[in-house]
Amino acid sequence: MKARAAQTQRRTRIQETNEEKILEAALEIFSARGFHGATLDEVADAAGMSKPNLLYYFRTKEAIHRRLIERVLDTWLDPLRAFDAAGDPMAEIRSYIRRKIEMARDFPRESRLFASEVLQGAPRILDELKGPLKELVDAKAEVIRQWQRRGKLVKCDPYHLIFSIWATTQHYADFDAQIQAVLGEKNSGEGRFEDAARFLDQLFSSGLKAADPQ
Amino acid sequence: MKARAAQTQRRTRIQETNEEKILEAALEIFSARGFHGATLDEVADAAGMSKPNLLYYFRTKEAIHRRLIERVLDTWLDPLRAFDAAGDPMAEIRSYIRRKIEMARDFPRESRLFASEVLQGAPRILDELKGPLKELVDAKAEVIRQWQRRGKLVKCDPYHLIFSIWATTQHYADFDAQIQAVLGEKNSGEGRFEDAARFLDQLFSSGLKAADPQ
DNA sequence: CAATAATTTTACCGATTGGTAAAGATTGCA
DNA sequence: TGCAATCTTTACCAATCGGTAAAATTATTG
Repeated sequence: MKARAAQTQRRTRIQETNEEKILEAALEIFSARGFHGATLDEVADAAGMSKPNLLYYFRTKEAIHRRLIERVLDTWLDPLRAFDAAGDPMAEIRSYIRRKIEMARDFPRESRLFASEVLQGAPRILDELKGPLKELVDAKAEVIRQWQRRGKLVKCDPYHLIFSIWATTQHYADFDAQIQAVLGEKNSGEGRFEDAARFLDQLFSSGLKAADPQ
Repeated sequence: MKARAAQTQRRTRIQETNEEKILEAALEIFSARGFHGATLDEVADAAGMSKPNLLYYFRTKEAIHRRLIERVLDTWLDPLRAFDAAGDPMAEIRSYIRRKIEMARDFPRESRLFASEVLQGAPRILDELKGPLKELVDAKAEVIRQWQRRGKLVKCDPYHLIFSIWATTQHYADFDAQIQAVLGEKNSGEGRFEDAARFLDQLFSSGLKAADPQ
């Protein structure tokens, strides 16, 4: 017994709160500096503890990162899971876009952490992408195809439709520095997310409702 | 005289070819591992020279990165510069999208290098973004507004229109690992770029042609 | 062909970083 | 209360990394 921390089930309240503090700090640092750019000293400092103490809860830097990105990937896919075949296609899609924009606004660090990982070839989560993610997307693409077969949605590649929604929404978190630079200081509030939501709603609404021009 | 390498005008052919070899190698490594994740030993190795020899041509790691990203940012904006107020709005926009998709296909490393920098807050190029980039986008947004005022294009926020084009096209370079994981091995050729081009053309064509539903 | 300038190699170095050993402090519980 | 388990701190280390000094080599030029 006396198993090392984080191996057996969560035992003490100290463990739970300290692991949470570490993950919160690590999210802050990793998302801002990237995995390699972040140092454990920084993370430990942000978590309000010493580095050896941090390493008491997570044995390696990678272990922190792994736990962090697992959690992010999971919550990140919730909106897509909500995609309902029984619902109205345009309502489902518009609702999905709105949710994703809200997540970009409310959880930009999570988005950037994920983007940073994928950008470098997703070395630590490739299996997750090829497995659970692919299965979920395959299923939802089939839902979209059904809608299209029944004439309830304009025909188009369902995979690239999903990709375009991911791209346009996450862009506002991942490329925030560029967007704020271009829009200038006057737009420094959260207005850009409102404007983005309005624009994307318009683009996808009319873009997917209209008859296929091909 | 005897100025250090790369200070005065390009003198010898050796300098020119070696700097080119270094930049090519650095693009490969930096885009794959990020600035912090890349090491000078790796870059020097990929360039086929020793580290001190590499540092004879670029005094610091940052100097390499700076030169690299300056060049990328410049060529990256060429398609946007080609935006012509005199041309047909939809033709201009569709042509812009096609070019950007081609760049994502042909220059993914450049796209990723840029994305990696912006993702971390663009610490090394914020001035470039707030200056030249913003001015260019401002000018092109005004072109779009003119088209809209003359009834040649559906009304929408021109800035977010540009953002959505950047997002959807660069996504195919930056998130390639995810896209290939989702599409599976059968789609491992370059077909996904063709499919993406077709989808985006359809989305933006009908999405911008249709009457404003608001 | 000297001689001078440009390039490359060899041998290092100080700082940082992820991680460890082990003693000390605290907590939980019988 | 006392003891065992958990948690924290102090002191440290080996490896890596960006960068330098200076000698050795190659190219250029008068």
